[in-house]
Order: sequence, then structure tokens, then C-alpha cells
Amino acid sequence: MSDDQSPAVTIASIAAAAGVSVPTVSRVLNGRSDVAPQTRQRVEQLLRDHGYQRRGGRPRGRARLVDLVFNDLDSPWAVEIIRGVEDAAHAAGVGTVVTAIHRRASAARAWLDNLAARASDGVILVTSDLDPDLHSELRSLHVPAVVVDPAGVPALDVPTIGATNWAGGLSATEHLTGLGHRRIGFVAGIPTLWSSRARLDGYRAGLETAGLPFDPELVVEGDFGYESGARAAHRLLGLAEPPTAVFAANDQMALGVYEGVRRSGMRVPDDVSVVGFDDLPEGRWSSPPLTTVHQPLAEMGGLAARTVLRMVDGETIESPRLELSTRLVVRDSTAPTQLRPVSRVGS
Amino acid sequence: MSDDQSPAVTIASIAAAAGVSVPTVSRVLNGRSDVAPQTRQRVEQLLRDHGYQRRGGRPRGRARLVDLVFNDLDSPWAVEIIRGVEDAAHAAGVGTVVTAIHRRASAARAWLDNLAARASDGVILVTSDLDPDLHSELRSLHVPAVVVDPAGVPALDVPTIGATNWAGGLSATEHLTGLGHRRIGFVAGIPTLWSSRARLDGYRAGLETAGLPFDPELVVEGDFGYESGARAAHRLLGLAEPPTAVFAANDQMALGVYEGVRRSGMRVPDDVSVVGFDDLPEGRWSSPPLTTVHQPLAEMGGLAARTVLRMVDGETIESPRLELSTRLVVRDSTAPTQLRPVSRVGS
DNA sequence: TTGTATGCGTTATCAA
DNA sequence: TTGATAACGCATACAA
Repeated sequence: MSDDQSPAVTIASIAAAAGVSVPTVSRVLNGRSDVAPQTRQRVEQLLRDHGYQRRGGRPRGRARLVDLVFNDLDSPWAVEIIRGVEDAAHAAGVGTVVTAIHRRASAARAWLDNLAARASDGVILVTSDLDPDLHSELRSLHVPAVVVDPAGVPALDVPTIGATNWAGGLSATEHLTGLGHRRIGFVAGIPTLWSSRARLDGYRAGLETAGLPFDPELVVEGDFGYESGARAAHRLLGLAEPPTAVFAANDQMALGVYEGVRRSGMRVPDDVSVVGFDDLPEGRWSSPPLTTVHQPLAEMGGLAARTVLRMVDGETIESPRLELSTRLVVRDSTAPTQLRPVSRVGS
Repeated sequence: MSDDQSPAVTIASIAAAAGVSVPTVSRVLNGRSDVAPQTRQRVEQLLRDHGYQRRGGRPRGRARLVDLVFNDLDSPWAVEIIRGVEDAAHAAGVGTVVTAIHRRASAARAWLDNLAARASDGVILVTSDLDPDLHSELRSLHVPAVVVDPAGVPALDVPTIGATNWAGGLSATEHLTGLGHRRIGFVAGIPTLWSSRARLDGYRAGLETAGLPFDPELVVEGDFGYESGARAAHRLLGLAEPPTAVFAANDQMALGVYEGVRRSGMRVPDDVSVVGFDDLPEGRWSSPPLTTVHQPLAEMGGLAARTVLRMVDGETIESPRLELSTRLVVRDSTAPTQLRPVSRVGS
């Protein structure tokens, strides 16, 4: 006798319950447009109630659209990541939908509705502190997701792409110690973000390698903003024994340090060497051009796009977190300590 | 007798010619998914051959997607425009697809194919020097288009949104003359772009207003890039009678001027005042923060989005070109001439 | 009316 | 085989 404890929820059973044909249910599942809104709702409800599960992979049709979601587009990273994602998606013949949800649930809802209506194939989230039940929502829509995470928030259960923050902090610090600096200030970022912690720890490791002591007085907390960098520089330069070099946890704060140095009547790099982190265009065009740790944002975006597209094709991604390597870019904001007395005009 | 000189190209006649049903042709016209690729191609060909024209407006369904097309995403304007477009589109429940076509016809083709397949509702082009037959292609797809044009290329026959470049050049120059400057250098942009011409003419008008002569020696041609600004500054400061202020036709060149000034051992604004044009974040975070002419890029993007969405709804747009006004933002890179002797240490 | 768009079933097809 | 998607036509619902 066949036991009927699991009646095998199939598309056909849903169709029967909803009083529609099998293809109609299939259309709802695949977000096709030609289903009446009422019918769609009824079917979606039944799918949920009966706990329908897809059999084999997703439909084989090629992806057409991926969604790239930010909290805010005024983050200086945004363009770089957009570039990387657009490039990789475009190469695969896939369009890139960019959205900013400003941390508002209403905006996220509107976006999700739009996403479902146009049957997006995959989602790349750059917004790390995201409403957790947004993820379950995405799961129920069967849309694969990947997180790009330059900020370094603890990973969720989706593939995450980051950068080697610790190694970057280390190489920046080693560069400065290599130039002969022995008192090196650090302008930290928001302490709750892992990336900040990792960069700070890299800094400490760099000091240790050079046999230098860690002096808490030389670490000032910032908020990743320009102004906090300027304030930090002011504080560091006012110390009894001021640093000869400053490593800021991102480029914006590094440029703020420039401004703080300028306000103190000093010059970069003659009086103070400065190193940043991110390698944004802002730093390339500063005066002097900024020595900084390059974070491969475009590559991270490209990898994220290729990863979601593989997921769309039914592949399962093995490693939950991937870190691309940072690298130091030496420009003109750092100089050896020895040169300092020479370059000053007076005293 | 009815004359049969115009056999009234209807969907039905196309359907007959293609050997398909009327709904199938309708689906092709509306970019629906459930049409076989071959069938779609055959029908599209016939629609073109017979010169089919839509009867009443577009279908009444709300817009879901607009396309935003750049030549390159590494333009510093890009983010600002994306922000403006995304914001306005999102508010209307519409998604924003961002694409870069890198001036390559192949990329444009791939984008158009994707666009047709997902039935985009409207297009915003930021890429001004665009393949002209791309426009006809768009027209045949019945997708409305708008051009956002900060570069100032001659208008096509689609609604165009720009900024008041001439007025911006004027206000920048008046600001400098108002501070007492009498020798004011100008770093021009690419001379073939109208925006460059307009800014230059605004500069000349500003000099005239203050009763100052126009000295061709004080105008150096740049290419809108950082390095060309640095070179221009070097040349201007090497003149027998160097300028005390420099107005650069965009922010990147203005920051290049900073660098040129720094390389000459001088300081901004103590020795040379600098004004830029665009008001990009790069200028806000420079040291000293840059006085510049604000170009309302985000507003331009927002207006463009609202305009295409109105066109999607069947409205016809009256004015072919619209210019949003620029405004001077005074920060710390400009100072009165009188202060100069005081702030110098030596001589 | 006539022209066009929508919703959904039928039939064929395809993957496991 | 069976579960699922693809392609297209019929009937109908609208708009001019």
C-alpha cells in the first residue's frame, strides 16, 4: 500500500487547488507578466500554504537582470562597485538595476515589489546592515543573493565578498616604519565595523614587526568622515610628542587629516606623512596625491556579479566568504623622516 | 470607391504576413517573453518593412523600468546623476537600469537587445556623443528618450537637460573680481564642447563687467583632466606677470591647479585663489575646500527621470532644451588680494 | 465597430 | 514516465 503521509506537493496539485491550469502556476513561479493579479495572489498563497519546493534547479532561461542594492548612493564606494558589477553583468548580456533603499523599510518593500514584477534573476546587496527578514523574503521569491561588504559586517548565510583589511592595515604601517617613522598616529573608523577592527589590528601588527610600542594616545577614533579626520589630526598634532606620520582608516579621513595639517600651518608630506585606505579618485586627485591602500572595489563588484549569475544557473557556491587582496599604492603623501628638517624653511 | 493606396498597416496584416496570430504580434510589440526568438525576429522584420505605426498611445500599464546609459562610469558626474535618477524613479515605483557602453557599437547593440527583451519603458542618455542611428533604433522600439547633457553637445531632437554654463562662468569670475583680483587665469576645457565655450564666454563677460581687459595669455587650454590643470597652473605661474587667481572650467582641473601651485612652492589661497566648476565631492574634501560653481547634477537626473516617465504616460514634452541654474559655492580656496603680502612668511 | 492587449488553456517539448 | 517550461491561439476585455 502507498502511504499518503507526504502527498508530494507538485505544481499540478497547486493548480487543482487554485482551479487553474498547470502552466499558470508555472508562470506565477517564474514571475511572468501574463497572470491576472488576483490569480497570482491566490496561487502564491497556496504555494506558501502547501510549502511548495522547486524540483530541479531554476528554469534554464538565461538571466536578464540583476539587482544591485545600496543603502545610500552617496557613499564614495558606490560608483566603483557599480562599475565592477555593470561590467561583468554587461559582458554576460545582463542588465544592472541600481537601487538605494536609505535604510527605510518602505523603500525596501517598494523595491521588492518592483523586483518581483520584473522577475529579477539575482541580487547583490552592498547594504550590510540589512533588515534580516528581507533575506527570507528574497528566499521565498527564489532569487539568489550575494553580499558585497567593504564595511565588514559579520556574514549572513549568503556568499559574501570582502577585502583583506588586516593585511592592508599592516602594509600601510610597514610602509611608514620603512620610511623611518617611529611615532605613527592612527585615525580609526567606526569601532563596531569589523573592517575598522581589522585595520587597527593590522596597524598594531605593523608596529610590532618594527619593534615599536603601541601607544594608545596615538589612536584617535573617527567616523569615516572628512571632518573627523581633520579633528583627529588637530588632536594628534597637539600632543606633547606629536606623530610624524598618520595612517587613516579610510581616504575621506585621510583627506581630513590633510586639512587638519594645513590648518596647523604644516605641510604634507614635509611635516607629516599621510596614508589612507580605499584608493578612491578623491585621493588620486588630492594635493599631494595620496599614498593609500587600494581596495579592489570594482573587482569585488565584478566577482559578486559573476557569482550571482552562477547561482542563477543553479550552481551552488562553496565558500561562504571571499576576500580579495588589498595592495599599497605609494604616491606623494609619504616621505622619509630624515628629510623633514631640510624641507622646512625656517628654524 | 475606396482608394487602396494606403492599405492601413495593422497588427492583423502583419500577423497574416508572418503566419502567426494577432496576439503574438502584440506580444512582440510589447516585449513580452513568451514568443520564440525566431518568431520574434520575423515579426520585428515585418513590422519594420511595412512601417507599422502604433494607433493610440502606448499600453496603459505603469512603467516598471527606465534605462540610464553612460559612455563611461568613471566620469566623476556619474554617481550624482545616478542618485538623481534613481531617487525620482524609485519614488514612482520604477527601477533604474544602469549601463555603460564605452563608445563601442557592440556594447550598444548588446544593451539594446537586453532592453528590448525586458521591455524597458524609457531611456535617459548621459552619453552625449552618441551613435546617431541608436536614436532611430530606439524610436523603432517606441521607447521614449531624454538626454542629460552636462557636457553641452548640440541638442538632438529629443528633450535635453543641461545647466547654465555661461551664468556659472560669469558668477565665478565676478566672485574673483569682487575679491580684488585683477589678473585672473582661466583653464579652459575641450574647446569642441559647448559647455567649455559657454564657461569661457562667461569668464570674459565677468572680466568686462569689472572693466578688466581680456588677456589671451591668461587662458590656457586643458582637457578637463587633473594633469592638464597642473600643467596649466605651471604655465600661468611662470608668466612675467602671473595671475593672482585661477578659474578652472571643472573641478578636476581646479584640483590639478592646486597641485601645480603646490609644486611651485606656493599655497592656495594665500598665493593663488582657485575656483572650480561642478562641485563634486572631490572638491568638498580637498584641502583647502574648493570654491566652485555648483552644477545640480542630481536635480538634472531627477528631472530627466520625471520627464521620461511623463513621456511613457503619453505626454508630449514642449520645450526641447531645459537648463537648470548653477550657483557659486564659496569655500576656502579663494581670498582677497589684499591679504596676500601679509600671509607670506618671507620677502 | 475596429484595433489592440490580457488572461489562460492546449499542445509540444524538455530534463531528470 | 513525470514534473515543469515554452510557444502560441482562443476568448474576451478595453480603448478610440
